[in-house]
Amino acid sequence: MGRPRHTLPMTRSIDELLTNTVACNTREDLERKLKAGRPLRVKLGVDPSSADLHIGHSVVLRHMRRLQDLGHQAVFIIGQATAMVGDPSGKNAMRPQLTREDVAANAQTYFDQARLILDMDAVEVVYNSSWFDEMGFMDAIRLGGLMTVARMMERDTFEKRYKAGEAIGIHEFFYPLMQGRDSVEVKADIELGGTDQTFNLLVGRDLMREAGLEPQVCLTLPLLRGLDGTQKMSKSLGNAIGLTDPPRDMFGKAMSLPDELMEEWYKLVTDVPAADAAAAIAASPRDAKVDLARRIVATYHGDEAGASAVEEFERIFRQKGLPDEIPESELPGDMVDDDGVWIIRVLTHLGMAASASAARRLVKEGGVRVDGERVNDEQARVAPGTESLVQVGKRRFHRVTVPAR
RNA sequence: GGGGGAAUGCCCGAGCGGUUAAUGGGGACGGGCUGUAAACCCGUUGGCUUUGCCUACGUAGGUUCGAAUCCUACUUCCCCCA
Repeated sequence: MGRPRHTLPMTRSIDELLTNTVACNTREDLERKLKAGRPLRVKLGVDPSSADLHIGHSVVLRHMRRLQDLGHQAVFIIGQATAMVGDPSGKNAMRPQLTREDVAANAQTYFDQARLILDMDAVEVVYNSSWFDEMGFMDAIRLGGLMTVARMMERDTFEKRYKAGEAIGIHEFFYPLMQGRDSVEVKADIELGGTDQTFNLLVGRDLMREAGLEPQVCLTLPLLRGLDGTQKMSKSLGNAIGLTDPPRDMFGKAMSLPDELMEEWYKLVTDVPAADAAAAIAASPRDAKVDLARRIVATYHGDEAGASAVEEFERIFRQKGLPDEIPESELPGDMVDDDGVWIIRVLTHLGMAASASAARRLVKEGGVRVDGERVNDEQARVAPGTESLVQVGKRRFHRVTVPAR
């Protein structure tokens, strides 16, 4: 990670700064700031209420890395204060205030993951509670006076929710204002965010101007669509690849990506030039996806892990072989009687089925194998004094020892 | 302050006194097929050692032979008027 810093001219190419960006407000401002020749302060807000990063987050982080490599200063705002409001772009209830300890712990987890992409040692970290805690009610009123309802309602999520008859809390109006205030406090030159942040970022420009500062440049990046192929990647939607997912999972999930998204993913999560990616996809969609998946694993787990993930995947799915690591466990003796253990019990005990009913269904559907043999009888038992390989579906394996009586 | 609506299974959403664990999507899971955990096709999707039993339609009661469906109260949410 420790690349030499300040070796590239900060002004090298404005186009490089704009790689993958959807919008830049405004290009003129950006050019002017670059001309000054000083490192620019690049702000990124961190939501400390959840700390699990996925490769959707990596789009913005990768961009931050590019800016770091050009010699600019990354500034992370830990949104301790904003976390209690909750970004209106998501779900909307008032969230409980996180304790200082929670926030610190989540921030640390965030950094540990962001380190996979960024040079974290060179990042300036600021908690926005350090100024919001000092603000009184009157200050908040004054802040509120800088915005109008009409402008606030321009924001499409508010507009949609309002028209749909959904509740909008007054406090939610403060979220963009608070985020904008952060920009004033840290004197941001650039703020990065996904396209869903556009409104919030622009409020920062207004508030900076209001405070007599040069407005920040807002760079928005595309939202990576998740594994379902439609919605933006998000952990709660279950369509995400986590930065800390184990290699096998990362690879498999990437392989389940709909073909149509390959080009987009190549562009946003790898460094492969667009033309090369397009050519590879055209030549062989399957090979291109294997390559994409391998690159993703390699980015977070190293080249070796990438290579072995490919190998393992081929083995399991093309040759119907076994994975490298299979969890093993031994059933407690009191589960065993003379005939062994009922297969349904085995499955639920190992967590391979959510309930006995679910286990029965799996058997009925032909999804259960013991030592490679399909189990068709719901009453089947696993004999005592044996070690068996239990398999559910194509990719869940467990080696289980049934003790003798 | 007044008036009107709504709360259903993981999610969305039908049902509006009487087959029925409750139509239909989505998701998830299983099977088939394959170029992959893509696409496509088929199936499953409350619990329980399951020819049956139990628990379910915001909460608590009530009416009824019988309620998710009717009544009352409560809770939460939304809309309109002021």
